Amino acid sequence: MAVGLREHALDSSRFDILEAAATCFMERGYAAASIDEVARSLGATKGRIYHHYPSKADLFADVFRTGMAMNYEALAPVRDLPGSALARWRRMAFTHVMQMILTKPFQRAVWLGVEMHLRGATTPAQRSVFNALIESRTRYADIFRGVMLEGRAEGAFRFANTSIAVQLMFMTLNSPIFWYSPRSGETHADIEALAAQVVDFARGGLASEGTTDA
Amino acid sequence: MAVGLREHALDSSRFDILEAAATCFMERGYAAASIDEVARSLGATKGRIYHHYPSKADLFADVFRTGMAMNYEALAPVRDLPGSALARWRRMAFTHVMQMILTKPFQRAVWLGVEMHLRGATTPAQRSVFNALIESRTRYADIFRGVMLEGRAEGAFRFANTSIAVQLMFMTLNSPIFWYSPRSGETHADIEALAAQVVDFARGGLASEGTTDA
DNA sequence: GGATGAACATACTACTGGGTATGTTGTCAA
DNA sequence: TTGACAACATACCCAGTAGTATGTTCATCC
Repeated sequence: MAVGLREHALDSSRFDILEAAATCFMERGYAAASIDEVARSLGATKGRIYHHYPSKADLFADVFRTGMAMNYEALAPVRDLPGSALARWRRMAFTHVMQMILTKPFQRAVWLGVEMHLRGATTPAQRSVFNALIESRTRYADIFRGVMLEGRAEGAFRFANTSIAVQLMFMTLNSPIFWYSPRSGETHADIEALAAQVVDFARGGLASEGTTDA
Repeated sequence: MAVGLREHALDSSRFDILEAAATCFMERGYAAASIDEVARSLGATKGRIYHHYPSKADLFADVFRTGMAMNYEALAPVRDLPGSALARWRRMAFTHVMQMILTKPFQRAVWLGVEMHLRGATTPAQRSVFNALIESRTRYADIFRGVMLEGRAEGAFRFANTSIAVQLMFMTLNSPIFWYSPRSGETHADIEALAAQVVDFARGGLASEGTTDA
């Protein structure tokens, strides 16, 4: 999509594989998605994929990496704009949600990767590669964490436990990767309205005071 | 746990299988979890499982069904108590979150089942069984939907699109099945405090007005 | 224009895992 | 006591799949 992605998706053939793989991983999950199926969806055979990737795990890792690269690229233009912490958070959150919707297959792969890492479903050899990807994702989350803390200092947010708040916020912002599916005749404005409602929910969640009323 | 579950988990041997299966499905996902592994974690072999269940899909369906049965049972005592819609919603949501935490393996299986259904990863034969389970889960969600609409009429909630609001709320309330893990020395009060923060986040999300400020 | 290598396809191996067929053990009723 | 059946264990079959080894084609460069 942008030039920066060429760093990992050197040629278009590799990127076609990445897109097909992301879709298959999304539709079947990591274990059930087969290399043959990815190849079939490309009108090709395994040979093509194993020519570019040494293993299924490496292919998946590249999908993960590409997904995170897309997120960083999308966030870059908005993360250091001026304004209140709340205004900055809102722009970042909106950008993130739009990213979840527009690159859903890749983001589902990122989700799968985090899940796999949490349950330790990786071989020791792949562990180091995975750790770097997870760390990339953690740093991305920390960007939001910083703005959230500023927002709390400003009085815009009122969450108690920061780690839980980060979890809940990303759970909300990421949720379209599970329930969003494009409608026929849907305009870009429709998608933006949808993303806005998601952002509003997350904002209300972060701003909610504790249980003080009945 | 309660007598009502005996309807589906007739004897303790079956329930042991269910618990082991739920844990394996949680740790590996549906496809990667093997019947042999479930049996191994019980100190048994496949024979025991295939004596009670005709197929892997049927075993999974029973885990799903048991998880939903647990949810209905937990919700029953609190769903028709008096009070404002907000107060009733809060009790229901809190109960739900506690349920997610305390029966996590089963709830992860329910999540997996919904995901599999959404991407159509079921054979036509299993489809009818699955449809009944999904419908059970939809009716459960509709209980919450009703209280949410009452709460909006009362002015406690301000969400725009109801379906999206239900999605976002359940995403928040269910999220502990992904990030919660018991700490050593954790008390029941600790868990309740954690659940309370989740409920507060969801409440704030449902109460958040739209983007009217900068 | 021939060699070389990238970019695949084809054919094959090894292994895992769902499912089945059959054997074994304990229990309980007649 | 014995037959019958539940509750498993054991042994086996077979389809699917990750990975490999090798063949084929086409462009490019000397």
